[in-house]
Amino acid sequence: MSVSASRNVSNRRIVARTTELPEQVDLRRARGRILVAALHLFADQGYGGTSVRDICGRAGVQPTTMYAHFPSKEDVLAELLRIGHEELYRRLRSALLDVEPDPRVRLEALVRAHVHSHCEFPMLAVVANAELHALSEHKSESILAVRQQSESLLVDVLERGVQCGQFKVADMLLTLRAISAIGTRVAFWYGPDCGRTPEQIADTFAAFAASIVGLPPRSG
Amino acid sequence: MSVSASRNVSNRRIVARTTELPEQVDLRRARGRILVAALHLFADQGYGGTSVRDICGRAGVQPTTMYAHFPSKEDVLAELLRIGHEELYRRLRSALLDVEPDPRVRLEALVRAHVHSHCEFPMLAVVANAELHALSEHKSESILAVRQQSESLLVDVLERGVQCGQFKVADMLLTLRAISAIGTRVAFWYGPDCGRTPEQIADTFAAFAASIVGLPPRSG
DNA sequence: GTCTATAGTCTGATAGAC
DNA sequence: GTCTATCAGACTATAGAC
Repeated sequence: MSVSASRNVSNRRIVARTTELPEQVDLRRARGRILVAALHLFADQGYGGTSVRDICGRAGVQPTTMYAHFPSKEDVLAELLRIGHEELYRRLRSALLDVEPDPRVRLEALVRAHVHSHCEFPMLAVVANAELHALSEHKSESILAVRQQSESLLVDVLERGVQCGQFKVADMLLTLRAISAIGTRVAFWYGPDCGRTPEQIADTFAAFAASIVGLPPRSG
Repeated sequence: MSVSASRNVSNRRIVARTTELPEQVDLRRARGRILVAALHLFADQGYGGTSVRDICGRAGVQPTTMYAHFPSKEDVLAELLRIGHEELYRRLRSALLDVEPDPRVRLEALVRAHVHSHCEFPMLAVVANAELHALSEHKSESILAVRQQSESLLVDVLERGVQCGQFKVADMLLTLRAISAIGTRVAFWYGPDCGRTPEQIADTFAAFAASIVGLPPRSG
């Protein structure tokens, strides 16, 4: 597939249409339908651009039903952000448990898990990244803590690689920001029609991360 | 400066407070004050989270005055998006004109210009990247065309580097997405207190881009 | 160009029946 | 848990004076 054919020429900020939620959410029940509807609309239109009636209309319930499950519209967002951040952290940590303690292998595992998570749950990732600001400071505290934990996983791997003399990292913060950015943006442009499988993207971006920390390309 | 000390632990989606606009905007006139006020608020709260009263209150004018200068709130956003996208394109193209036609030099020049533009006008970049979806499809057409032009500058440099045998690019789209992502995200985390100058960030990220396309580190 | 005042609609959230 | 009906306030945008 050519480059231009798969470039996003719409003004939508997310390409994918996948609305699935990672946790066991019963779509036959009102709570689950509300969460999925809100996820879709927040990803598409933003929190401020989505009304309670929009959410309830899409979920097929009345506003009263939403308020029976969530104290406010803001709490619906908070729940989505919690699910999104915790799912990513769970996957990143799990990826590290699955592999040997070699820094290169661990770096690649983190990047691959990041990519796979964002390809599988793009809307959740977009909302997590683009709508956190809509939450009050108090309600965002616990979510920010999870984000910090996820970031620390990458920092730890980078620092270990430097200690071993395996990585060349001149600036830890900038290296962290660059590698995170590559993975984060996947959620915004990935779609089933982009011509690449999540596996291919994960492979490629893991190699990019390795090259950023000064590793030579893998043979083969 | 340590990594943790400069990591953003607030839920704000932009760290910087710089609201300057690149074009000659007269802040003594209502139109300019409205644009700057809207830029600040859209960056902070999003388009949907900002009311006309918010904008006018911050600009020190009445809503009627805003409607004398712009047909609607949406047109204020459209003007900011136009300014932001055109300024970035202007800088990217200008960066290419300033350097010799060597692919490595041109790739580094593009990344450096991207970084500098986002450090200088972070709010404009955040709004351009995060609020385009709030625009109607019709009004976003011309803006998307400018974005496509900017992207094409990078694609052309990458393709030239591959033709010369200087770059190793296995997947053009993924390389484009990765290098763009690194620069784009700068607008969200850069602040004067991050402990790095725009020059340092530009140097580092230009080197990352070079390593992504398979170039060896510059000597020295 | 800027103001006061307001139209008409939509907003988040709630009362109370079942 | 879900409904109908509705509150009080905020919303975008406009009318008309100066």
